Amino acid sequence: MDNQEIIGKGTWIDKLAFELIEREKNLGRKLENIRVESGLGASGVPHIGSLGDAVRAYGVKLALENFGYKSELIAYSDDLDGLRKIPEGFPESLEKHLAKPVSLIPDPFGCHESYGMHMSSLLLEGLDKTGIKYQFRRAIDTYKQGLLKEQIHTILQNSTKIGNKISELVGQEKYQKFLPYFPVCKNCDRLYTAESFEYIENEKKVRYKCQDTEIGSKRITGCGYEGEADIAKDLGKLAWKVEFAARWSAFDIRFEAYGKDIMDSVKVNDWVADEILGHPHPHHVKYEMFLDKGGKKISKSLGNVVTAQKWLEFGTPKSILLLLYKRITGARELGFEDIPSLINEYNELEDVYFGKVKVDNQAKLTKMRGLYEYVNLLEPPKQISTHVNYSLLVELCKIFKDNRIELVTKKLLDYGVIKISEPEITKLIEIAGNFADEFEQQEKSKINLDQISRNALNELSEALSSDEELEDIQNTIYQIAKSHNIQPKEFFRVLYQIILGAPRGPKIGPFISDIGRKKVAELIAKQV
RNA sequence: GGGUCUAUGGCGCAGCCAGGUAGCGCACCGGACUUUUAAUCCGGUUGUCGAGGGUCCGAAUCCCUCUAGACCCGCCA
Repeated sequence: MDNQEIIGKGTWIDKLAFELIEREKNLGRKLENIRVESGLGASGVPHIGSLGDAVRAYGVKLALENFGYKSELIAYSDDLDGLRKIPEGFPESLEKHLAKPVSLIPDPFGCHESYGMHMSSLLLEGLDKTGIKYQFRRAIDTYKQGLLKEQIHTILQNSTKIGNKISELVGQEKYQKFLPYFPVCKNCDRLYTAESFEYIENEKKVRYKCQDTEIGSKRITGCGYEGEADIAKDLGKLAWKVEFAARWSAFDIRFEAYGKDIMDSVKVNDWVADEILGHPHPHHVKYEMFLDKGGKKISKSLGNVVTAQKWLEFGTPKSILLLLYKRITGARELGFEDIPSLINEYNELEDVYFGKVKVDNQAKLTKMRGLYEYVNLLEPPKQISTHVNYSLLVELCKIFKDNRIELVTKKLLDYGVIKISEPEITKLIEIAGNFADEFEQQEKSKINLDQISRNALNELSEALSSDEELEDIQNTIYQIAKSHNIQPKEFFRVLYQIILGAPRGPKIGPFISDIGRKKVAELIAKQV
């Protein structure tokens, strides 16, 4: 390993960017502006995996820039795709829009110009909040402006060859029969139902017929319309098996990551780009899908969606970036419960970066520092920040529900974890609080009180609510238990049940004075 | 049928993609502290890294074969 040279900042991102440049040099292409692309689905609720595609592409862009090249990220919304399924929690009224391009469907929530823009915006919001910069492009504009018309023309001219190749490469025979182009039916606005069967080369028009088709298990009825569509002027789109290739060629894309679910599609597109369009396909990296904790693929319809929005309620933007940049290979089961360890891991990286923690292995040190820099989008802070263990915050937030920020801050000061209250810490307390509220298991066992306990509790309640200063609450509790002949252990347990709803808790004396003696007195009185 | 990933102490996982003394959390054991709950702190135990072969001075890590599980594709996008 000693003779191994470290590339860039030592992460997989650098390695990838390095390979990309080597490849481009071999191809002899110009490198004045290296475009990387990320496709944004616009038909379903965007989850963290969709975000990952763009975030990682942006990482590659940063690595390229770090190597001294100019680069930009194109975020391309597939908003001419047809709606295939109504996502969980969306109104049934969408039924009548099935198979229509998502950018032609009204936003069911009324906040965006279309269904497609609603979905895209959710993803873009995630990107904005994590600090990812991009150039936004939409399929509908791309097609309307005829940006792909040359490529579409070439593809349709070669449709027989392509159809055969698709069959050979991935076993799909559909395109031996139909053209890989879906017009939007002039009569009913539907995509997919309009099957095109003939290309009139000199007019650049496809002839199609709108007929019944099956999407998933659903049958979509076509309207029977038969007509022609101008590939440069009328609305329509290429089939996915060839569309990437057209885009890569038209936009001169040099890098695009992809999830393993569209591996076949990429295989075909690479061939089309290379052999039909004469644009060597972009450099790729394949990533695994995120799975939920049960090992199921994250699916919008199952409602186990981990969205950026939801994540940011509980975690920092950096925790998302760390998740996505720390590695790319490997299937990963993902859930919100990973947030605490990611936040702590970020702090560890920061300690290493600022030399607070020593790492002996030089390659590892470089890699960790590099990862830290990428998580900060190559603009790392100048100074180390105050670290508070996230799990500790969550525990404290479970305990303090009222005046949370104030009380938790006070505790942190007591513990000596922080020296002064900072806005960043306050923000952390907020999200840790959200986390605590959302995921606290209610292990509220029933509190069965016998008469002896009641008497003891009454005495305690009175003692706490009196204005007299109690010298030592801890001691008082102990004394009361003893005088009523109750096992202290048992008495403490009952008190924790009443105050926290849990069988255990922090040392109870200081805890009661933190919450407020009178408040605890009331709580106890209510129980008795 | 095609493809990808995963397999590491009792449990959950990191380390693998750029080979260099196997690590973390939980659990467990011991100690400290607290007037005897709890919490906290300190210390400790736990492994033929799924099996087999290969490369190498050296393999959890790279290569090949196998086993088991998961997922994706074989509709469509």
